[in-house]
Amino acid sequence: MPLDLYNTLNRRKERFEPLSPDHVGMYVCGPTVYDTAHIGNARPVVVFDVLYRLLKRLYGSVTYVRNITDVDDKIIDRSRSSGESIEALTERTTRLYHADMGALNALAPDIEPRATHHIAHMIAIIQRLVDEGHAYAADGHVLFSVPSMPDYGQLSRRSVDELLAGARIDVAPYKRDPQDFVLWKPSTAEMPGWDSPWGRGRPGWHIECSAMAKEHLGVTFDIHGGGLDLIFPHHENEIAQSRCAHSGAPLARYWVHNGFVTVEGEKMSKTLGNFFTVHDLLGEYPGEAIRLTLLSTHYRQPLDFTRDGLKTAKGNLDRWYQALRSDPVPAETELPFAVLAALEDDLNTPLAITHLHELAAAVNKAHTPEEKAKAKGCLLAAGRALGLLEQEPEAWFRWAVKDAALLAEAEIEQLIADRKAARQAKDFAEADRIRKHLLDQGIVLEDGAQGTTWKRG
RNA sequence: GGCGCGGUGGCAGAGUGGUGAUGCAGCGGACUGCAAAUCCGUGUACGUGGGUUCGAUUCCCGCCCGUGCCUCCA
Repeated sequence: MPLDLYNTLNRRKERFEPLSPDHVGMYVCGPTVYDTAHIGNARPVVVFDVLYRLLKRLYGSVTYVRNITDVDDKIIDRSRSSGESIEALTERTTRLYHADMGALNALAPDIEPRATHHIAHMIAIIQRLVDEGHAYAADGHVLFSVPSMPDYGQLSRRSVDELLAGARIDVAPYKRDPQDFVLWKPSTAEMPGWDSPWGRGRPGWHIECSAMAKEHLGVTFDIHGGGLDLIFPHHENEIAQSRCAHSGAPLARYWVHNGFVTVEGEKMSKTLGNFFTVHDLLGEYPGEAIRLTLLSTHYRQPLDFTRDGLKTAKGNLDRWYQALRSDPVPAETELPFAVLAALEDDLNTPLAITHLHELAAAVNKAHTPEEKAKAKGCLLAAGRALGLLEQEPEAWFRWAVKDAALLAEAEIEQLIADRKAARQAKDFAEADRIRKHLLDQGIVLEDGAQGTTWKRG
């Protein structure tokens, strides 16, 4: 079962071959915990969750590492402006992040290292870089010397000259070269800081990932993922640090990047007021609908996140759960080949989703109970491969918008019974009145061969 | 200025050198007391100008339009 992945390093789809035939190591850049996760933060989480599930299926053993950046100037700034302590802020934000991503059915990574727990490892790498002549101390900072690495810029395909031509760099006076970037910077007394050979300070952004990846996955590992925007400078600098500290050994063999998210055609921004947080969206739509929306576009394509898209995704899930509803109870079967093939082709989730539609149609068209059960099992397996259809169908149809005034289920059942009696007495006006009454409260009735079922619209 | 990505039917969104996915929306039909759900049928597409080819939406070149990154934004 070959897996092909688009490797940013070579800008083409490549056959994936792990370093070890029965184990895969994957590192994905995680959140800086200073604010609530927005829909753009959720895309890589969901995309790499699908990849994680697929890798586990194909190789059995996977070590998935996703870090928590809990030391950063944005955190310091936020703490200062809000008055909340850094520790409380990062703890609270991390908890919320876990809850939000869990609601999107994202599995927890195997290891979730925190930057503040790896300061010693960062210092060790920096020391090594200084010793090897790839970094230098200046004015309380330690900087990586970009000119010391002849093939710097391979991932982002930028030459040193091009970078200089960009010329939007605000050159700090202590830099030997404008491209040099910070590995360590000094902290004032009230800032978080750690003792180091260069004085009390804190790490630069890029070094965190180098240290945590090395610690948990080794010098060279299989897959490194993240958002497209991280290619430069973050991943480029990560590669520079790690390779120069490890005698030139490659960092990751496959670099996988997801595309950006826009909202209703606009780039997300707080001034435009189109900043959707996952937490808020979860009050309006089930997590699986948000997840499906994120998977409905290929991961490398730009994704325009819209309310219409959410509505469509919710409708698709209604259709699939409807197919799974009622007897016979589905039992997950083997993953249908077409779905597996779609996922193995560079994670073609939109194509996999079309197969889910076909599988749902097969359930509805099945003639015998045996056929139906088998078809349901296939649909379920296909959904689960995408991290969808993980709920009981009845629970899905009872989901309600947050804070809605809900009609009690017992009351709904009573009204359905009343309507049944009216229908049996051929009092259709009364039956329709009850149905309308329920519809006005968001309850949709469906009269089937096995009786009347209801769902929240 | 540099590096990069994309333009597919009313909408969303795959894919392919030659039988025009899939879903939503629309239309017609079956089923239903009427609906809903489901099933059956149905129309509309590949930014633009060249080139390669027996044949291009698919490969190559130009152009137009949109868009991302260029030191800490996923």
